[in-house]
Amino acid sequence: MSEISKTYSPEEVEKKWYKTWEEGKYFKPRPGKAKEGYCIIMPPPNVTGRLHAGHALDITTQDALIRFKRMKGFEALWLPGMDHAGIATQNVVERMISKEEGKTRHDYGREKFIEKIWQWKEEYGGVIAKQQRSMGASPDWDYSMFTMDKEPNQAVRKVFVDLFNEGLIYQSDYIINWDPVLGSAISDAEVEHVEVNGNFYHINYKIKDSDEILEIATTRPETLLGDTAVSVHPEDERFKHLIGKVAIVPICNREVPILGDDYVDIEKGTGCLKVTPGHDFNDFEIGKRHNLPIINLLNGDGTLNDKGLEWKGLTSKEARKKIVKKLDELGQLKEVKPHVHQVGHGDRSKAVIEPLVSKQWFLNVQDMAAESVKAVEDDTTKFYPKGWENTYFSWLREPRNWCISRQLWWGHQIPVFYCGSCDHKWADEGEPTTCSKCSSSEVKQDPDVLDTWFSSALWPMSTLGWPNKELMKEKKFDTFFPTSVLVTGFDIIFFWVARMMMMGQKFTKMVPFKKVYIHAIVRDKLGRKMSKSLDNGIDPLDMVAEYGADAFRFTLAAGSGYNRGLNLDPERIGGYRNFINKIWNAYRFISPHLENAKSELPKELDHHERWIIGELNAVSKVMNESMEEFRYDDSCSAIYQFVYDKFCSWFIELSKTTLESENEEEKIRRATVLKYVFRKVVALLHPMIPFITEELWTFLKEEDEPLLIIQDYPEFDPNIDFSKDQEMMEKFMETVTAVRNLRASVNIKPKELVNFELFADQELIDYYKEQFACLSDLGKAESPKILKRSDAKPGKSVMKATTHTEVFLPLEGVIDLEEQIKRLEKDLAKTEKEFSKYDKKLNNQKFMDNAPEEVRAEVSSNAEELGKKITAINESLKNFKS
RNA sequence: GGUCGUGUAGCUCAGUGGGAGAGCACCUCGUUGACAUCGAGGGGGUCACAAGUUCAAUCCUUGUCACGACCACCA
Repeated sequence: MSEISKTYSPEEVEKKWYKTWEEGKYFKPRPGKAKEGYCIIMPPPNVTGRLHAGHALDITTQDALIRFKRMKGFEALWLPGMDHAGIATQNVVERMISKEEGKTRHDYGREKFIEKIWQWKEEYGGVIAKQQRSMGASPDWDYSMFTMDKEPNQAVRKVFVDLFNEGLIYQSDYIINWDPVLGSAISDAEVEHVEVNGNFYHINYKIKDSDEILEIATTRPETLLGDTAVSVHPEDERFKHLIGKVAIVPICNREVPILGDDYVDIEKGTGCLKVTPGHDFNDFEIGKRHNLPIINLLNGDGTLNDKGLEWKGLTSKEARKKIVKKLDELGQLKEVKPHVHQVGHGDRSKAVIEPLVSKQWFLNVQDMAAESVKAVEDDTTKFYPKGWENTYFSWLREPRNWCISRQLWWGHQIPVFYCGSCDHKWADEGEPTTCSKCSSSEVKQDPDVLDTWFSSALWPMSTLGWPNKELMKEKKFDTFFPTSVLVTGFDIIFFWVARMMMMGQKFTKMVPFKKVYIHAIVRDKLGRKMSKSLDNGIDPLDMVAEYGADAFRFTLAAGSGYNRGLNLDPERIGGYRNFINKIWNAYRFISPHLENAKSELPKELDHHERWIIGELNAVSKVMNESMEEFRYDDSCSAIYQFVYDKFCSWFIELSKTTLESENEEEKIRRATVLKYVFRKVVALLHPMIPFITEELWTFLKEEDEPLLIIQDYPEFDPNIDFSKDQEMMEKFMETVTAVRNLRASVNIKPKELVNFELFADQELIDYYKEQFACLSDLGKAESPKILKRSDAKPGKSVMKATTHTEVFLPLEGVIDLEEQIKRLEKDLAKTEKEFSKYDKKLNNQKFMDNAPEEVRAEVSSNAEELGKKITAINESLKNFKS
């Protein structure tokens, strides 16, 4: 088997297997022994997107799950897709035509522009789907869908029309978040509040027929042109006598009422509030309560309109300066105080959001939200980690109606139609050309498109064919819905998770997913967010090229559990690359012996074989349980330890003698066990590191066995009980370690043979004698002596005690006595400290009275064992010193 | 302002009402025998601080400090 290279080279292996899997349709769901569907809907990345570290984590966690379930015999479907990302995509194409042709979208016109976007999508979009393959993602690509495809569009129309007819979708003049850069309304969820250093402008408002003055503090003085009232708290002793009088708005000299309203906070600002219902959410509410007129000051691009007087055409930021100056000139600017406050910005455009009143489409989510809260409260849908429920609840318990219309071109156009001749307005799933009431052909569709998240909210349903009955059958809706788990980041719990829940429940009467696993956000090794400005981004494709996809995946999985952040350090990937290579080389060691191996595990096993089988069984249990709970960190550390420490460092080392012995029967049996365990190991590891395990499987599988990707996942066997072997093996390893420790302490070369002496109780003496060959081998000894504790200790020697065995290493040369005494004394002090902890407890009557029996038993047995160790060290020290 | 979370080894982070852990980094020794992407060893922590509950607290409770994320109507 000399053709196996000394180091594992991922590149060709990854290409080869991905091709084999994909072409062999191995990612297709196939009914298995679990007789149950298992489905994960992939959060669709933006069509403009490129693979980043967050996606890599997305892929790793979902792919590990789907591979795990596939091997467990579930009919497993991982459903991929792509999001049309309304604003982002429109921006990309607008920039392109501006750069290449010097044109705007208006030069194209709506229809042509949309065609242009589709062209762009075909040509450049969806690079990410190719990149996902390099991570080893195993979704069923045949299920792939784009949010602007015909099927999702049909779902969008159906849902819209139903909600419209039910009166839940309505059009209203309401105060909304206006993004002046996009020239569109956006939803509350899309507004980010950013801390900004601004000013408090204190402005004096005159009062009609009075010498009194009301001092008002505001951060947005330019909005005073839209003031239609001034308000104070009705109980405010300072001002309540003014309620009912008339204030005069500076500059425009509008006469407005002075109101009393509970909303006003006496402590805040000057305790006196200017009311601008057209441009402030709260003022809008106050305005409604008091029937105030609404004045709109702004154009769609954020500049002032006619109501802006001489400042018409300026942006609000520019106008602010000039108006403040004007106020100063008028002597009505009392003072300007620096003020730090939170200002809403568009999460896409980063522009300052201008609240304004506009006619938009809204979805009334009140009842739906209540249902979705209930589903999580009663665990129909469970969050992992559970804490994220709070985030979900906080959004849904006080929901605000969702502004769903956007003044963009790229997206699902709102299926509402207007008749030009009879004013009829209706929602329609089709493309009506005549009015449904008067049959006039003057029909126009609403120009707005829907919020991207509207179609995303239907994603688990629409990708599985809903609402088309035939398609649903074809796509096995009933098998896969409700889907098993949604894997995503916490940043889109409101945007996406909550809305899918609402829509899913509303239209299917079912939750769209049974579990929600919220994974960490990937950050750099210092815990900072990856960003272009910091240039600390980690490109997954680079990592795959440098370390291999498996190493990268294992690193991400090992860092994933219930944590919020995953700090990714490329050095760690290097560490796990070594682990991958270790597995490769473990196989290289085993491979020459495989031809002797039988395919069935023999009934009679020796001690070490029972031990490794017992350990394998234990790790299988951990793997199965932790994967079920999304504790990838536990899975990874368990299998890493098993492979590295137990299997490689001990079992393979112990096997070397056996495999080279003359005893054919033993050799065959050991080869069989090695093969058996290794087969299980690659299966256990496959969900995390699919490529190398599939490659190694070709050498380990029987001829008629299929690929590893659809092999059975190793299960825990409760009937296996090799605990006695495991217990003895622990002691064996401790003793060998003690020998190595002693050798190191006197600088004996690893190859040099020594003769150590072990002193123990009868049971261990028998055991050591049985393990004589292995002890000699791993301790590099000619013929170690195994003696009773009471037997005479060697004279010139170094020693180390464990709780069960005293290890002596007799030496002929010069011993640095001082150093050995120091070493023993240190060990003694440590052991005594530990002992005293237990001893104190045993002498504490209260402990003896109150602690449970098993705790007392453990403490006293620990004390006893440590006592033995202390006695042994003391004796030795006495000898050394004399 | 509200909510949630975090504080454990140099770094990144697990963990448990009863013996402080891992990986990486570091130090020493070694290595043409599966693996230099390796081996054998080693050093290193007042488990943020304080009080309380308990026979027993790193773990539970309360408070303090520090940090972070998210939410919240820009007076």
